[in-house]
Amino acid sequence: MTFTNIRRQIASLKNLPSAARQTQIRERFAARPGVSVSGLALEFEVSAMTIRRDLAVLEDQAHIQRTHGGAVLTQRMMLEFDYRGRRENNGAAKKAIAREARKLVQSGQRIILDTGTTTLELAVLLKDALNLTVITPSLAVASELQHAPGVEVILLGGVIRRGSPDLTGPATEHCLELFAADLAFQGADGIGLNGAIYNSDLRLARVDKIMRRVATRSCVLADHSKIGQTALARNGTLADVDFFITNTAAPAASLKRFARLGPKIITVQP
Amino acid sequence: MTFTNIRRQIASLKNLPSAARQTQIRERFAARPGVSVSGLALEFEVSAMTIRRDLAVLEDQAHIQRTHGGAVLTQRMMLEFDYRGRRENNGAAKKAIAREARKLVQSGQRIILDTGTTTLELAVLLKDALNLTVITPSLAVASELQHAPGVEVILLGGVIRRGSPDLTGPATEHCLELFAADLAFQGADGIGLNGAIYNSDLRLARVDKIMRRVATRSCVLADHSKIGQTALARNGTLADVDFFITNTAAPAASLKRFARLGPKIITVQP
DNA sequence: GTGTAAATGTTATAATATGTTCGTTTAGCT
DNA sequence: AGCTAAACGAACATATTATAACATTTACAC
Repeated sequence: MTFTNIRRQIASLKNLPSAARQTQIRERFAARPGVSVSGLALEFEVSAMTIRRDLAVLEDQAHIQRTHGGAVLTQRMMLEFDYRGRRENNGAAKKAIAREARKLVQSGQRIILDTGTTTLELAVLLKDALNLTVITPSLAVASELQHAPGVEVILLGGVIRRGSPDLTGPATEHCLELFAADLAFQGADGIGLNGAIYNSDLRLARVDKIMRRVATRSCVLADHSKIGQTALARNGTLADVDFFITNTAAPAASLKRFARLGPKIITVQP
Repeated sequence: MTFTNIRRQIASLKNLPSAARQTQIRERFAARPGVSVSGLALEFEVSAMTIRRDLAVLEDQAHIQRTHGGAVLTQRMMLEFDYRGRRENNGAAKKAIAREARKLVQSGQRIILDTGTTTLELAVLLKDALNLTVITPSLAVASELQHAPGVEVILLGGVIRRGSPDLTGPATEHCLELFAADLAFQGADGIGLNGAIYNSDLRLARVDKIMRRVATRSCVLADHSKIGQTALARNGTLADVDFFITNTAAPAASLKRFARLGPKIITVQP
């Protein structure tokens, strides 16, 4: 393919994968209150049927409402909380760890979900839970679960960290003290070789400590890359938690040492 | 290999090492909302399978999501709420009222912003405030002010009402008790002719009552259409507030009666 | 060179997306 | 209301893409 052809593709929005096309359709609503099937078909150079199917998908996600000849925005408010584009590593391991953590959750429980990418993956898996109460300082978790019919979301109060979709500070700590939960899930920015648990933010560390106190049992989720790392603030040790879930790439020697501290160690294949 | 050969290779995007190709792919997202496997395979002159493997790697470490035919960016996270029904009436009046309310706010203050469309307009005007602390149960207000450099946002905790972008419940009430503020701004769903203030939600009414208690002074914002309306829950009367801001379309007789209750009445031209 | 590991290509099969046709429904018009 | 042209959606046919398993090439150390 020549360079000119590539440029033309970029400009003409041709040959986009379907999900990208659907995103583009959504963005059309920013400028106009409604879109037309025929117009979009011309613009993306696909058949009208394809556009209809795209609109059906978007309607299913409750973003838009179909009309004859096109679609309009549903009356809804979209709140954007941007988050710093931290690069996520070991996405597959985190997903696997979250799947294992999901098994610890039972209907009717009240659970605490900490801030973090791994706990966010767990939130995704909890969407179909029944009669669950989720207490969280993370706007991302709240966002993920807000439409889950079987889940009541309680957002902890607190200061919104700039550039980060979560709440911290003394208010969060006080607010957390109001609750009692069956199970707390926490991430970590580092797990020392002696079992110390580290956060990169002092305020998060304080919150994590309280989480464990108000929850009957607690569970730390961390992929193998965290083991041996330290960070700014130590919020406790693995001796304080009931479960530690990591992936099998974690060094066996460390896991043995951790097990002696008390928590049940669970490893998953990434 | 000669330097010239290397240059030619780079220019044609052929024979790139995998990491370099993946970086190139990431840069494609700057220009396009999504990439296609087939397009990239042609462009880099590698097989589609290689591109798929590249995308799998990128999915693990960057913020992209694989789709059929390619991948899309997954950068933004948004909280979406069903926009609870009623289209906004008297938008101009609400904006004017908010402009007047803005004048009551001074640098360095801690203020409480209630849930509601009028208070949300006020939040928009507070974006350029300096050294301000805003305490609110409204996710919409928090979203609006999260990037304001001179404003610290404290979100009250609580249950996320399904389809409503705000927090209520006992947790919100407890959380609110932790604070003291200089000034509270509240909306209202109705103002009785005798000065009673009404909310359409019982839990919101309880929260509003506490807001006035923890704030030194309070201010009710309501356009003229609310006067003479009643709603489910009475949260107090205008005798409890310090300012009442409405638009000039409000009946003069009612305003006179309200003034006798104590609050300073401010009217604005819509 | 030779061995080894990583990267890439190939193939077969399953899954998904798209286009087309056609009978039915809808919106807009007189 | 009744008419008409457009739009819809179901069903099928076709084309594209994904995945896994295996074969091949490349890169690099020795």
